[in-house]
Amino acid sequence: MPSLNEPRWLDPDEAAAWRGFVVASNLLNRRLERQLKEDSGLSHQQYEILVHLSAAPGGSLRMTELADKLVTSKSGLTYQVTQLERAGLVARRSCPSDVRGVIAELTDQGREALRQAAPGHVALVRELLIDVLTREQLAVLAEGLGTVSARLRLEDA
Amino acid sequence: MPSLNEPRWLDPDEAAAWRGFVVASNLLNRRLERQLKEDSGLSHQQYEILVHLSAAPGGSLRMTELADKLVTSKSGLTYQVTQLERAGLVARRSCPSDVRGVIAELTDQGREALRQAAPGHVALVRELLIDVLTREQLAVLAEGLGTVSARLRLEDA
DNA sequence: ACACCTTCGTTCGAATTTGAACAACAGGAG
DNA sequence: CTCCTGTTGTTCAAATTCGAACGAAGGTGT
Repeated sequence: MPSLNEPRWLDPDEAAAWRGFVVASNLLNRRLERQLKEDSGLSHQQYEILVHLSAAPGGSLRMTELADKLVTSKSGLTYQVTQLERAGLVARRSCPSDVRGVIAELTDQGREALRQAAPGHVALVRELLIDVLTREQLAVLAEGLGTVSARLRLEDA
Repeated sequence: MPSLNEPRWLDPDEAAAWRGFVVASNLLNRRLERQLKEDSGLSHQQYEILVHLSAAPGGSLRMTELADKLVTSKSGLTYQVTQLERAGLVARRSCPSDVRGVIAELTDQGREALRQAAPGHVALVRELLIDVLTREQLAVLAEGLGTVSARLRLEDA
């Protein structure tokens, strides 16, 4: 019988799920990174910044909100926004309601860059993940990982 | 009706699955990284190196095999193995059957480090992912992401 | 108005990652 | 044996990431 001090190791099914998650995540990131960089000169992170800004009202978000959505550190975001600003895809504005605040805003050029990069990216996500799975698998993935994410978000706060 | 030139965008369900995957992956990595570093002084990558070596016959693997299992670049592995070697957890040997080959081998100290780090890591993986999902969700995850990984592996070769 | 604690975004140094270039070797076709 | 092509692991410069420390400002209770 299992010792009370001994941790509960992962059984084969659990290990397969965990390993599958880690491996798929790494492989996907590598592949998408390569495609985006070659095809649009953008990193995945930069692409996601453009996506979130584009989806936000006014094409703009405060730095902290953006960092939350991206699941990245504040300093990491500062760096990437600076890069995008140099490239002319994003502009920094000051926040009216908070002197400390900085608002990142998508420029017209940024919108254009996103419009140009999106099709290839989405097509690859489809080819590598979405179209490989059945409708049921996708639903389970969405719900399960949604729960996982929600729990993790709570722990931060 | 949808244009033939227009890419097939992700519908809400598909987008939810994709976003859930990206967010959960990032949050999990962040959390595990923090726990491992604080608790054992190891990065997730270093921990995984120890795990794969430990699981291999003789506690040793060639650099390239290891890089494949880890889904990382060759140069990245060289760096990390050097770090682990300095820490005394891994040793480099030359490969008998191939003069170019380098074999990374787990030291006794490395085994001990893994034995000490594993329980906390596994417990957190359980708490954040495994125990949050049902048995069915885990099964779907394992099979679906297994397929995705397999496909991605093939593309590399 | 005052102190107190939190939040905001940036800066800094250290650690890590990557792809390209490289030298050395393996393996097979001729 | 001799080319020729592919592999192996490392080095290198460049890019990116993170956490801690920071100055500046918000917000609250008294």
